[in-house]
Amino acid sequence: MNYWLFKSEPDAFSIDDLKAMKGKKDHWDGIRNYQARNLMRDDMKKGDLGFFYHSSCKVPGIVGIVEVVREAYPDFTALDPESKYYDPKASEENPRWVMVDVKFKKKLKKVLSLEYLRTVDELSEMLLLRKGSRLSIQPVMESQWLTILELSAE
DNA sequence: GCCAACGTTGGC
DNA sequence: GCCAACGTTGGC
Repeated sequence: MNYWLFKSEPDAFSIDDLKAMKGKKDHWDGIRNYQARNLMRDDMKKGDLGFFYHSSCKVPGIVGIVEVVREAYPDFTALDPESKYYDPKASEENPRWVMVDVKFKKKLKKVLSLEYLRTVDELSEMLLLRKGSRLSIQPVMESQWLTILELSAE
């Protein structure tokens, strides 16, 4: 069982958009970074849980929890010339990019903002909080996961 | 909108 | 395989 953090720009896709799908699975497409791809392809398992993080917005932070319901498979948006995620180097034989399916688990009662998370001692090692950290799929340590769950319950 | 920090591309 | 140039991310 692994824990993750999924970044999304709420203007493009927010926790409310996922919630509105009422538990229906959604594919997490558009990941175009090798490190993030490899994490999804190699380490992300069905049943894993992840934080839903809002980036590039007024109050960046953790806003909810999702569950991985399908392991990595080819990201078909890479093959679609109409898609903004189209990659001419991807093909049926060599899809290059993968995606997973997730479903909505819960929305936190309050946003755990990036600003706030930075003040929590137990999270000082968290990848998200490192300078220059841009990875859109991040592994989260179990201790960090539990700490954040506790903070979200307060 | 700025810009630091990364990641990727492509010429050599 | 190096590295300059370019593109992107994402906080502020």
